[in-house]
Amino acid sequence: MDAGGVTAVFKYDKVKLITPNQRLLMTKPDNPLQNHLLNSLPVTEYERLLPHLELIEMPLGKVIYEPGGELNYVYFPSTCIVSLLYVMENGSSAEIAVIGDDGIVGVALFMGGGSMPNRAVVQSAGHAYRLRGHQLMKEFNQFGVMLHLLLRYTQSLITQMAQTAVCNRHHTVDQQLCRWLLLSLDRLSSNKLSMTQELIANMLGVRREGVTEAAGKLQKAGLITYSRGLITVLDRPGLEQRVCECYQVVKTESDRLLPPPPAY
Amino acid sequence: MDAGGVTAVFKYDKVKLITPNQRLLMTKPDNPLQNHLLNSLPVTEYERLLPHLELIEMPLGKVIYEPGGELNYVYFPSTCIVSLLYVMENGSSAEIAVIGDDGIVGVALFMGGGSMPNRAVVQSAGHAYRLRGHQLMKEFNQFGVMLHLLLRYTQSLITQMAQTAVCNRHHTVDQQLCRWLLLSLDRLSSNKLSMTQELIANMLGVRREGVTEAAGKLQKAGLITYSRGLITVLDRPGLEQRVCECYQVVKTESDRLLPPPPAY
DNA sequence: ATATCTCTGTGCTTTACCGAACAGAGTGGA
DNA sequence: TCCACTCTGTTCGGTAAAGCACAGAGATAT
Repeated sequence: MDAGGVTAVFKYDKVKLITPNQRLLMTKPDNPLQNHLLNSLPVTEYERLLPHLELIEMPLGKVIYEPGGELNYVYFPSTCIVSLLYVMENGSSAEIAVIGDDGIVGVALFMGGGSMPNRAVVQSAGHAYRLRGHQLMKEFNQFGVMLHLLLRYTQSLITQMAQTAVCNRHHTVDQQLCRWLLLSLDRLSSNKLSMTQELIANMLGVRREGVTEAAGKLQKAGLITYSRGLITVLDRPGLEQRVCECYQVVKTESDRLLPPPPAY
Repeated sequence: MDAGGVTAVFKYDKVKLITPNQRLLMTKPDNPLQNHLLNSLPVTEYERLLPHLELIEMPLGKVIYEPGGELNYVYFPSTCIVSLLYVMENGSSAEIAVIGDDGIVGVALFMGGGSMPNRAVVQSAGHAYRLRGHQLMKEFNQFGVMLHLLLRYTQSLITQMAQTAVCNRHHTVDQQLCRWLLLSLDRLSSNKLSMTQELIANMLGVRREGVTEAAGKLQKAGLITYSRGLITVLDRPGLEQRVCECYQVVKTESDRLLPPPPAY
């Protein structure tokens, strides 16, 4: 299952001599090694991990893992977004958290459970760095920077889940759509999202028509344009004005827990 | 703030010679050292921690920590239940997770964040073991059993939060009340819950009247009796039949992650 | 160029829940 | 014993969202 989407393998000798400094100066397409967790590692740890990282393609809809499934690999998204979602017995679903270049897919591995009762699926196509589970654990068990980074990231993930629960309880579809757009936008570096309303509805756990209606309002207000699976955000501040407090809580907390890597 | 509720201090020399084996044979009122995490520790770790544990009273409504507040202490509930809940700007609230004798209050400490953007409040009065934060960290940083136990517990907490999000999205108040009752019951060893409908409403993030109605149905069905803040569960299987899948997901996962301590 | 499919937009009815207002029942204090 | 208070039960609109049905617009294939 995991071998499916591999298209390009990141060659070690190609980047071996690139220092973190140089990396930061590069643009994304030329050097896609853009994952905040990886970039936050000190050089020693970073270079220890590098030979084991594979850059792989993450096509839209690809299932990274299923409930209870084994975690042979973990993924560090760079240009893709991965959703954790729970699919109910009756088929309806709800998003629990979204993971982008700020995080890692597969926290259950180092948390000790090995699996989680939900599904991880690519919500926005792009690339990610794949690492064998046991390689991550080797690094984790050094009880060094990696451990602390991963735990802090997990805490920010916890905050996101908690806030999702709150938001699902108290806020309107309109507000939730804004939150969802902003969270997704933060994890891409673009103002465009390739996403049908149907898919968004699955994420938010609402009807597709509900998304149509909410998106229609945003469109009328001139905040976004929507066209057959492509959302363009025109007025981000406008979205931030309409969103519920949940977005800011999640954002503030993840900024606090995971400050940008030092520009050494 | 933390010093407020202290009524009894667990004296080290009183229990020094009690083996885990003996502990297990004792009944709760005589020996309230009943927290699964603590009991799952090997004797060495257990005895290392023991002198630093204080048994303190946890009165209903006591706030253990506020959003962003410092974690000077962590708490291992024994006979009390603690709710994590988020209080919104407009004053309404929603429960994120519930912690009983299966867990620890204050995971943010060892996860590295130091605080969380939500409140922890005693939902059902009882007792808990209090431990200074730095003592826990000392043990955590041994990178031994304690670390792995705490991380596994945190993962089960994550599952609970995720499922709360799902449940808030898709299930009726009736179902959520059943889930809430069962989760609470599992964390007490009694069929009685001391809890007003008003409080339950705050936890579930619904109106008090909604709880009245849902509880009324359960009462008519003969599953519970309700009287001025005291719920008695008469037919637990009946509740399990009405509850949504969320309860089983959380229960199964926490049983998987935290098997009962070996009966040595 | 035509047929087909996907995606988006709209219009119903029904339902669950909210908000507010109020009544009675049990409890505890003066 | 009476009063005040807390807790529970009930009622009556109002509203957000679900469920269902369908129409049109844009893409894709043959």
